Amino acid sequence: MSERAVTISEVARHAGVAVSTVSYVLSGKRAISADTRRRVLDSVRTLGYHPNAGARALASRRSNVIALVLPLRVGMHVPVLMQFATSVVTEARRYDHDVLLLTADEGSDGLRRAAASALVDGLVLMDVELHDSRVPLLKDLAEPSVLIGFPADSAGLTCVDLDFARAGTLCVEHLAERGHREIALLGAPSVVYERGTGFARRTREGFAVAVAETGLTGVALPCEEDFDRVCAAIGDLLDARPGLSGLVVHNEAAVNHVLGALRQSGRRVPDDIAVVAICPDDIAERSSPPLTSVLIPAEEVGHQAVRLLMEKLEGRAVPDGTLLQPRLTVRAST
Amino acid sequence: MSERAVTISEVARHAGVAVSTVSYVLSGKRAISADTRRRVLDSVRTLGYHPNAGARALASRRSNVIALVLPLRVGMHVPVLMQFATSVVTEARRYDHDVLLLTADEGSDGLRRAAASALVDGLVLMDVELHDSRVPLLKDLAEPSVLIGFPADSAGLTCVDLDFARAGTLCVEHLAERGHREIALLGAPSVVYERGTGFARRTREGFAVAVAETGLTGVALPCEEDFDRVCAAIGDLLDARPGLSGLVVHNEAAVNHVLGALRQSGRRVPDDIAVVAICPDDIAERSSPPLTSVLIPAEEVGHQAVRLLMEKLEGRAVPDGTLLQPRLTVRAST
DNA sequence: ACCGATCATCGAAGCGCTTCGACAGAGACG
DNA sequence: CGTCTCTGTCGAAGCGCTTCGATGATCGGT
Repeated sequence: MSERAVTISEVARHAGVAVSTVSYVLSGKRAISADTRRRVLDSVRTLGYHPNAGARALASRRSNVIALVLPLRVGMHVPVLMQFATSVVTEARRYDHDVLLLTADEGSDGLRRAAASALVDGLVLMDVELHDSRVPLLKDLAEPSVLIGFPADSAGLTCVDLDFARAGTLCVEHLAERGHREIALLGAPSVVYERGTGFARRTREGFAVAVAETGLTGVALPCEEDFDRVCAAIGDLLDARPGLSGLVVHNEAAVNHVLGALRQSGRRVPDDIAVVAICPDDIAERSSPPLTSVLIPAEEVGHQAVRLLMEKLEGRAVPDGTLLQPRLTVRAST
Repeated sequence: MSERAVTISEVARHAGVAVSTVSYVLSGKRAISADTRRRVLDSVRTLGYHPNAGARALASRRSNVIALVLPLRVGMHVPVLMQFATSVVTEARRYDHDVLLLTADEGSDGLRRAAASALVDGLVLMDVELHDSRVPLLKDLAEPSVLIGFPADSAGLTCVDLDFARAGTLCVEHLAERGHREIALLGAPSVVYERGTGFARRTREGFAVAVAETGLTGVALPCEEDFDRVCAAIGDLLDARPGLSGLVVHNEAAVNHVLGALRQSGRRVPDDIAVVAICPDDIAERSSPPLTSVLIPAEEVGHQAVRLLMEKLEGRAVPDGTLLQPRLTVRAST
């Protein structure tokens, strides 16, 4: 156990300057002579000084902490969430900020508490639904926020997301180029659509539009995540549409079950049926065969969200909506 | 955007009492008459007062924030991590604390920074390795900490974990009871063993001890997480040990691939080969067939970790090591 | 040699809260 | 009726930092 923490006034005494001078050296907000700066920084290092976060927050009205609000419900694919979370933390550290973890089950109260107590300077919300109860609160809060995902009424909000509609379109176009005429989309579990989660619907819409434009035939179905129901769904689908030769899977948890079901039904991938997934690269690479996939750029989304939030914290204007372009990687499954 | 935040002195004025009285009402640290308390609480509600976190931390030397240090490396099964994380957040909120998210890739510096700046009152570290570089620092820090997992030298530290050795033993005993004589353990990817991660090794040891004690024959193998290598490993294993009839799988990411590989090789579960998994219930339930499994009680581990940390924050003594007992649920796979 | 800029530094006033010691008023007790 | 002990409340002193305005010192321009 170590003793009481070093304070700025001890640093000042040690360096033979005023407290305010130390502060200005550390913040860079006023010009300081090279000589003084060096002396102060030496003292900081010698004494092992770390500014007290509470005092800093109180005096500067900035906590240098942002809130990350994670959804923790069923039907979310957790590894992707985690990628978002880590990229948010990493990027926040680059801006000298820390991340406070809030879970969505505290609801709006949690957000209000964190914001009103000046615990955080800003908020990043993940997995925003089309009709999200937290959205009105957000508009009301003094603290800036960035949403990952788009609510129905995004006016006045800053939102970032992968362009899922485009992702759906890309998959269809890729299958069309490969000569497939009859295709299907296996999406999220139906509860996710019912909840009105934006990304699931937008993919489906992109799929539908592209199917129409390319003149293919295609159906979009929800997809549960246990092996037996995936098997059943695939069985029904293949029975109902014997001409089906292409599959788009937008469900990280189910994608391996889909491959298992196809194997079991004797269909070879890609010879009998081609599969494109919308999922992280590591899942696509670990499957057998490795899947042609559209990557969800979790890292970039997180980075962008933090970058936008920092801009807003500096008082700069930022675009309302940022859509990140998906990229399709061809692997062995198409 | 709302206006400046309400302060305690505005509440005091509104209620017609001194600032300190408001503080005592809110903290309960001194007796306050029922009448005064009511008036103050009314004012708090009317004005929408939220104490400023920075000011509170500065004056009380307590931030009411704990750090959660998450590993974010390969080979960790992320959904389990996430369960830990949410249970930590949930439980911390019960004690009126918030959670600051730190990633292990900032290393010891991150811990030191958060602790030295009084950003956090205490730390919860996840996925501690046998020889973890952060352990010495932790012993040196004034802030109390709790580890999830056991390092080699846990003297003076507070550690919580599932009793993985017992989990390994349970699986073996279950298979022995079912009459299996020749079994195998498929564990984590080999890189995890090389890193010296405790839980993987402890399971293997529990497995080995139980195999010896029950007089079975058994091998323990690492297990990679892509389908093709799982298939190959299973193929080799079945060739090498034709009498093998029981499998313990301690690898959440690979367990479905294992089932796929068995299906593909024509083995039926449980008729030809029985499978016990050490994994969360939801994975076990979604597999086909649903797996007999030993549950990792992520929620309880997180709760315990926070509870222990809170005890330490109050200055109370706590046990050095807490092992949570695993529970085996029988399903269709054995 | 003088004036106004410019630069580097200082001192002091808070930021909003907790907590300590002080102190009236009310009972209890002899 | 004086003294002692509680109770409930208050005022003020910080907690460690940022930031504003002030103050010398330095310097180029005239």
